[in-house]
Amino acid sequence: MSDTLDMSGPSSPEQQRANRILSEPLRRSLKRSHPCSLSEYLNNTNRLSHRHSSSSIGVRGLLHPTAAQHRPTQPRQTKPRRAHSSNIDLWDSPSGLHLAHAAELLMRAGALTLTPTPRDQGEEMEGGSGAEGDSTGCVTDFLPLLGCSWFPLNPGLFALMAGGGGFLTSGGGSMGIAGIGEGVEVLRGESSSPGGGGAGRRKRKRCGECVPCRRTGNCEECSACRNRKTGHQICKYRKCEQLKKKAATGFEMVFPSGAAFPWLQ
DNA sequence: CCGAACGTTAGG
DNA sequence: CCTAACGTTCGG
Repeated sequence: MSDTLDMSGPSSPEQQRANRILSEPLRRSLKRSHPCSLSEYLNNTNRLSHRHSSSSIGVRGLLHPTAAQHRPTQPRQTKPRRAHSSNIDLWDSPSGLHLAHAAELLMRAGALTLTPTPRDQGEEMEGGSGAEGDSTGCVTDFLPLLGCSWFPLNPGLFALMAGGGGFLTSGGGSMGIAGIGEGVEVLRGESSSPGGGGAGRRKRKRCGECVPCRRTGNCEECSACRNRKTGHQICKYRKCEQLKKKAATGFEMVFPSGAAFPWLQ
């Protein structure tokens, strides 16, 4: 009577399933961490700087993409099925697009001067390829690039870009910017416009760490499971907590001090 | 506002 | 090519 007490047991079949599912191993695909796109960015940037040895058109050309790059504000359909990978593609990446926009804004404001120095082209980013790793490394890796004379991005802009791509804030985003100014408004408007947000439409990935992500096997009973054929959705109990939140397209976080750019003060 | 359906992307 | 699943749209 008392020794085999089942501790009130799972109060519902759902909990039973949950317990069973939780004991299952993590899926292989989730164990593989999402590659840090910034490392790719750095590598690509090096390659770009070689290819576009004629300096200024490198960035300028990218800032004014071809018609194919400019996704029309049409609702749907006309979009090419798959964006083929190319060098220019990195500017269409979640972070890259913002980078391009940010750079253009700076150019318009006269803050960005495209004056590459021989040092920029000759100096390989050895440190970048060697020190890449976790997201923290990405930040430090990126600093040499920021420091180069033709791309005077400040940390604020960097965080601004990262917010759009989300690769810096994926862990819960403890840092962000609010009230940057007109520039941000422009960026926000373009990147989050429904249907037309190229970078914003890129799929996010499951964090692989939250409880739902760690589950394997579908419940086969929730609406998502039942409508798998038409719904194309993952089981409700496996839906990543991060993905449940709305994609971070804006920059809503504020520093505790309330300052938009603490580092500028 | 919520859920279903659909389009699309991404990995195998 | 196939499957899984995210993002967006639409209807209730």
